[in-house]
Parts: sequence; C-alpha cells; structure tokens
Amino acid sequence: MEIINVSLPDGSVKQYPVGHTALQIAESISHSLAKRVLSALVDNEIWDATRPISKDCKLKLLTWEDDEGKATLWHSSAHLMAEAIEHLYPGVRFWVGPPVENGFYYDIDTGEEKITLNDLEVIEKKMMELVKQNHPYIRKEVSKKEAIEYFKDKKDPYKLDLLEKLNDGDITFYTQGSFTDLCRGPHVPDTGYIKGIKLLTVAGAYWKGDEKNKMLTRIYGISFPKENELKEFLHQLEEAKRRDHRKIGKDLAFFTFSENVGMGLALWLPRGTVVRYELEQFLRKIQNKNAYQPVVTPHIAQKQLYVISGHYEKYGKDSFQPIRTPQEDEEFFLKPMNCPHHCEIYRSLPRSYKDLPLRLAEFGTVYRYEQHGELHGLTRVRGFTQDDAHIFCTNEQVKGEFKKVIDIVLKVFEVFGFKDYVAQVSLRDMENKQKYIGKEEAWEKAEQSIIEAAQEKGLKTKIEYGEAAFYGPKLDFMVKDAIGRKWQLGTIQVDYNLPERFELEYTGADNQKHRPVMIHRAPFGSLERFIALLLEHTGGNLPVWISPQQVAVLAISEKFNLYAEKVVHLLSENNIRVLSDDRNEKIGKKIRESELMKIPFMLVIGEKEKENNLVSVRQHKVGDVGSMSVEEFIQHIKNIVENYQ
RNA sequence: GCCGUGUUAGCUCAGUGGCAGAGCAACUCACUCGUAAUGAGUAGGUCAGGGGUUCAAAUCCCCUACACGGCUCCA
Repeated sequence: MEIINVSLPDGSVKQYPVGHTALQIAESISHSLAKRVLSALVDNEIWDATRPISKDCKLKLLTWEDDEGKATLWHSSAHLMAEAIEHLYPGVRFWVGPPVENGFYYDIDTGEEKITLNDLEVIEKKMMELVKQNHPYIRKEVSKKEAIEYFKDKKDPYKLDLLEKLNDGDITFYTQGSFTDLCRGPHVPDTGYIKGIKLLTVAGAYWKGDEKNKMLTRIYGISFPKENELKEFLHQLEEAKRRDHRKIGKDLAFFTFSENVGMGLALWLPRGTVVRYELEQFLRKIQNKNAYQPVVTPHIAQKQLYVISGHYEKYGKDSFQPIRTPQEDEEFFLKPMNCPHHCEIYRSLPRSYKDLPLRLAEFGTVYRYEQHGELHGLTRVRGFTQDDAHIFCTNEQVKGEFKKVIDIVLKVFEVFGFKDYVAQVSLRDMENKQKYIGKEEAWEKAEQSIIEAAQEKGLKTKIEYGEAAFYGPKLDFMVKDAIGRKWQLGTIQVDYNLPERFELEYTGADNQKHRPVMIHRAPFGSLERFIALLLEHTGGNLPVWISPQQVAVLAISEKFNLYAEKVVHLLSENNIRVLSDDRNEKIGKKIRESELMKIPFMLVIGEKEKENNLVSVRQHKVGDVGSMSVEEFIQHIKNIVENYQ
C-alpha cells in the first residue's frame, strides 16, 4: 500500500495510507478530536474533512475554534437552509450563499413567493428536521458541460451566470439530501454537525450588489456545533440589545430625536450635554498641554470655499443644498468638515517654519447629508461635532506629530478602559500609485514615518495596502468594546491635497516658500459617535467624573428634606453634580430609580445622619458601603473624580 | 435612495373589521417610612399624518413622514 507523509502543525510528520481523509487522520489521533473536526487545511487550501488525501501534505485540522472551521459549518448551514427553502417553496432560485463574519446568508429569488420574518421559524424547523437525517455532504467534480446541463434542466439562470466565469475542470457540485449546489466547498461531513440554528433576519440585496439589478431576498442566519453555544449567542444578542446606546440614551435622558427637527439630527438633553461638556473639557486639557490652539469657525461658508477645497465638485449634488440669500447668486453651504475653514485661518497670516507645527483645534459641528437608510442612532447622523484638529507641519515633522497624537489616543483608551486595540496603517496601493495626489518622496517619507511612529509607540500594527485616501496615508485604531465588538476610533490622517488647493505656504530657513503638510486628527471621531460607543462599552455605567449626575441625595422621609438640602448645598459648592430626590416616596423606591438612572452614589439620609452630620453612602451596583461625614464623602468622591487619569 | 418590517397614552406594550386597553410614569389624597417598586383615586388618545374601500377601519388598500434590519462579504 502506498504511503503519504502528513506534517502536522506541531511539526510532527505521520504516515498514512493514500486516500486517507483528514477525518480518519483525526480519528487516529483521538476520537474526541475527530468529533470536533469540521474541515481541514491541506497545503493551505481548505478541504472537506472527508476528502481523500493522496499526496504528501501539510495538514491542519479545523474545528470550531478556527475561523475557517466556523466558515465551513456556516457554509454548510447555508446549503441546508437552501434545501429547507426548496422543500417549502419549490421553484425558488438561488444566487449565492456564503459564510460571513457572524453566520451565513443565502440570496434567493423567491419569484412570486414572499418570505418574511414570520416564515423564518418554519424554515428553521425544516432545517432541524433535515439535520436529524444526517445527510452527508457529497462532493462531486463535474465538467462544465454537465454543470450547465444540470442547471439548464433546473431552469436556474443564476447558477448558469456563475458558471460562465468558471473554468472547466474547476467545477464541483455538493449534494446533501435532495439539494445540489454549485459549490467550491468545503463542507462538514454531514448535516448532523449543525446543532443550533437561528435564522436572524430577512433583507433585500441587489443581485451582484448593483442597484440596477433585481432585488433578491437575503436570509441571514447563524449556526453552532453545540446547542448551548447557540444559547450563549442569543444571550449575547440580548446583551448587545440591552447595551444599545439608543435605548440607554433614551432611558438615561441623554438625547432624543424629533421628526420636526429632522432625521439624523440629535437633540441633546441636559444629562447628555453634561457628558459632552466633560468630554470636551477632558480633551481641551490634553490639547492645551500639547500646544494646540483653539479656534472657532462658522457653521456655514460661501460656495467658493468648497470650490477651492474640491468638496463642491465631489459632494455638491449629494449634500445639503445651498442656502440662498436675498443677494442674487449668493450661495452658502453648511460645513461638512472643518478643514477648509482651518486652512483659511492658516492663510490669514504669513507663516514661517518657526510657526510649525501649527495645531488648530475646534469642536466643530458639521453637517452631512447621509443617505436615509444609513442613519443609525448617534453613530451615523446628519449633524455631529468632531473633536477636530489640524496640524500644519513639515514633512519631517510628520513622525513626531503622529507620535504625539498617538499618545493622546492611547490616553483616551486608557481613561475609558479600552484595552484591546490594533493600529491600522493605511498605505497606497503600490501597484497603482498614480491615483494618489502629492509627491512620491513625500508619500514615501510619510508612510515610513507613520509605520515608525506606530512601532516606536509599541503599537500592535496592521498594515493595509491600498486603503489610503487619494490625498494621504492614515493611521486609525480598531478597538474592541467590553462585549467584543469592533469599532474604528481615533483617526490620524495625512493630507497633501488641501494645502495644495489652498496654496498654503510657509517661509523656510532658506527664505524660500514651502508647502506644509496637513494632518487631520480626531481621537473621539465625533462626540456623538464616541458617546454612543461609550454607552455601549460601559452599558451606561459611566465613570464618575463624566456622569451627568454623580450623587443623589435620598431623604428617608420629608422630615429630613431640610438636612438633605444642606448636604446638596455642601456638595454643589465642591463642584459635585448632585440632586436631591425630595419626593414623598419610600426610600426603596428612590433607591431603585437612582439605580436605574445609574447614578454612581446615593446618599441615604434619615434620623441618624441628621443627628450626627453623616451620610449613608450607597454605591451604584455595589450597595450600602456604610456611613461617613459629609466632608469625608466629599473628599472620597473628589479623589475618584480627580484620579480618573 | 432601494428592499423588508414597524409606528396605539410620557414609557413598555396588548388589541387584525363592530364601545380605545393594561402596567409603569404624571397628578390628587392618605401614609412619614432605613438601602431596588406603599395604598387608593384622578387625568391622559386625531391609534404617525393624509386619502380610499366599507353600514362600520387602530385593524383592509394607496400615498407621505419617521423608526428598525439589510443593501461591503461573490459558487
């Protein structure tokens, strides 16, 4: 019998007979491992675990722990869903059904039928029924001719369209039960591997993503190799829902929207506004220390400004339309960004190399006409305030400035408890350099500077080629929040375009005119987005220093309201944000409501406290922490507030 | 913008062709209370807005506004 050498990830090489499958190899290692194998990486190609291996190879067994393993199960689940749908809705046509980051979907032309959210449960049930039958996924290599005939027979224009692009000899079918699909694979051995199934949502999706094409029905789902993993997932969904900033923002009275004001335009309520102010204050302090200079610019500007900046040409028709005036031909635009205004500030004086770096900072509110369907809570809005700053510097100073901005971003992460992040460096597409504006040497140097700055700051870095904007390379951070979701935060962007368009100059040591480099940066991105992220990250339990109400004074009965007022007064004098709940309600109720409002400290006040000038301190989510004098409490909370950084 | 689903009291939601509902919140009264909801009562509605079908519409149909999910993932 012929023998093949299989090298495993631990470096060992084992011999097996030709035609052994990954599954059999796993079985030879351990039975429990074999049960978990979903597919296998054979010489870096993903294979079915049941596909015979006939040559020496490197083998990695893929389980649920591997992304590729997950993808395999989800891909098989997509086929299973298609089979179930074909049973329930004979005659529907299928486009593609890939695994995605969190599950799978299938795009379906449902013809005359309509599949809605209400139908998902029935499809799920049918899927579970098919799971129990343990149908194997059978791989079959077919000729292009055979494949075309099969789908012609089935009158399936979609698969025929896919086949057009495929080469003969490269085509495989997978069949499980009664369903056969054109598919590269791989798949799990049989449907029994799919244990927990949840179909999540129905959506429309254009065929091939082109809005001129027909809209197909896309059904999203997710599946798991164990039922309790599904339960855990559903639990996490609940948790994410609970932490939804739109819900928390409403419950805690941070912000609201009004149909009369318009979609995507948040109204900040008093409590939310305090949070905004605290965030601004926090950054202002850091920026002052870092020699930023504050500026303020208007919310509108003449059309001319955006003609110069190029935004008029690029976004003119897809933006808020011009504001007209009694003056014929006069047009103003709402500002979609602060940079052009800041360029004008730069231009207002002759600049010397000695003035650089010039760092202009503004909490600038901008307006962008985001598409109707793009809007989402505070994360995608039509009016928002950027914690913007523009640094005008020489190309040589780019690296140093990046390092300083990285420090600020890392400070933000530290203070708000974002521990898991990766810096992403976006560079040019090296194959296609002509589409970028700016000088080759400048780009070269800036790209190098960013990489070095990130390295020297010890950042975990990922370099992405082709992700740079046409006007410059950038660095931004991908952070994970408390429940593991990824957010992009803290962009630092080099810009060669605007200095050019605004003809910005400085006089160098050589007495010649030079063009400065512009760096855009926004550690929070926008206050709206950052607060949304913060609410979801903390579940609404904000740090004390940023909480809109830090203390609630709760009198046990109306008899103690006078003393409560005195306590409120003492705390207020010490800049502690405090309110007294002087309603004629039971203490239990007052506590409950303060807890629900996530107020960090509650001071319970009754006979004992009044007699001895004490307060009984209850901490949010912790409970009663004992009593102390008012002065002690003031010191206690001041320590917490002042030591956040 | 496109597809789908929604919009009922301040909030959360029930009501699917035949009298507009509940809990919480609000207001009034009683209770003056010790660490997550005191009790009783009162008030609160253009059922998102507009049009249509019907003897009769929150309910069915059409239009509009707003909200939610998706529209990048290529067998």
